[in-house]
Amino acid sequence: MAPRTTQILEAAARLIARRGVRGLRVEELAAEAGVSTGLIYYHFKDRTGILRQTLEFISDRAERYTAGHVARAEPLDPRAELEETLLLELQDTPVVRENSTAWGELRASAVFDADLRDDLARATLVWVQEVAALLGQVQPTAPAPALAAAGERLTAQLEGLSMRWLSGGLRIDHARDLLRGAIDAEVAALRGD
Amino acid sequence: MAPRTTQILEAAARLIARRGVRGLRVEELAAEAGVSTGLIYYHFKDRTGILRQTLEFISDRAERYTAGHVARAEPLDPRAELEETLLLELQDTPVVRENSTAWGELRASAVFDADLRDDLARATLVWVQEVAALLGQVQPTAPAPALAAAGERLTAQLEGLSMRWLSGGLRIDHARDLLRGAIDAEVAALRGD
DNA sequence: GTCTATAATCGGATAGAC
DNA sequence: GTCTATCCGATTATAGAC
Repeated sequence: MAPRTTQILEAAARLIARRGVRGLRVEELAAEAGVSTGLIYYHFKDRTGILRQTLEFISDRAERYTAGHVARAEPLDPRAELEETLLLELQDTPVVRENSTAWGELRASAVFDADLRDDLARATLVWVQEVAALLGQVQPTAPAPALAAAGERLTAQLEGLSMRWLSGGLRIDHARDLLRGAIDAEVAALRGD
Repeated sequence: MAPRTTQILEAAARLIARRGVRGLRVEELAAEAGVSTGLIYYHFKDRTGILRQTLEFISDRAERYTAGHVARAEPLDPRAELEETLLLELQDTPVVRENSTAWGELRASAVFDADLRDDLARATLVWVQEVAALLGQVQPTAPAPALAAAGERLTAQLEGLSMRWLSGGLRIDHARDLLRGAIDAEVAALRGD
């Protein structure tokens, strides 16, 4: 991909995280990317095209981000590794907030845009499987389908809590506590199986 | 509430579910409701006011159909009651789909629109407390804070699963199975406390 | 490829008649 | 209470120079 295109998409992702899909202004995007509006329209067909490519870009980047974390492979015990992986997404730092916000926008946009769904589903699957694998290290005797289901639940739980946090309904510390509680409950249920 | 207001709010809920909050145009709302744009502004302060009242309308309506199921002929045991209340929101029927879609949109919009947050938080709290109360009937010995936390988790879990369903990442039957599993895990954890 | 300047459109909001 | 007509600022999108 052309460097200019990437530069604009990165700026668009930042802006979507800050203002939302609805709040993205082409002129503001140009300023954020350090180019002119004319150039935006040279590289993209129209505003919808920008949006579509940016949302694809966000879901691609999410895959890389998750993969990078796995490759880091620190010698934590499985349970701590699981907890850290999930709690990583519930931190009030600029980068996490931006990623989570953009991800939420992507998820919400996909409800009305079928073209986005495949990418989103793929990125979600990678994430679910990573969590399921970590759960498998915590409870090696648990059957695979139970691990898969717990992975789906915990990631969906995290998305739900994240949205409440971002929409101002939950303070971050409380959201983290709640997520820890959910992990406890799921791990206990896998042990009970 | 004035019949005209209700008529407009019903149209707004339909439109939000169909096009998203982002796609709601006052002119289109007028057409959908069968009135003029001028009348919309007679009944509502501005576009945000429409959104805010639609949010209230949607959560009231959700309560109403929840309450409707409570008033069934044969009273269910608390556990079944809890499960049915939550699963009610995960059904592929027009009215539930419309409500869930609109709710998801408003949640996502609140991330960028502070004006929506208070109402959203209030509506969420009512819901969380209702679920906590049902949990309290299932596990009367559980301490109140544990019930509150479980209520917050289960409702956030449901929102997360609902978004995945609506964005095409999860089939409805599977989403329902996952939610049942989450209820099992939470109830078991409360028993263990 | 990139910019500046500007045309064209969109959409929220209001005025005023009935 | 309700409508028609319209205003006007905000944004998208294009033209044309470099």
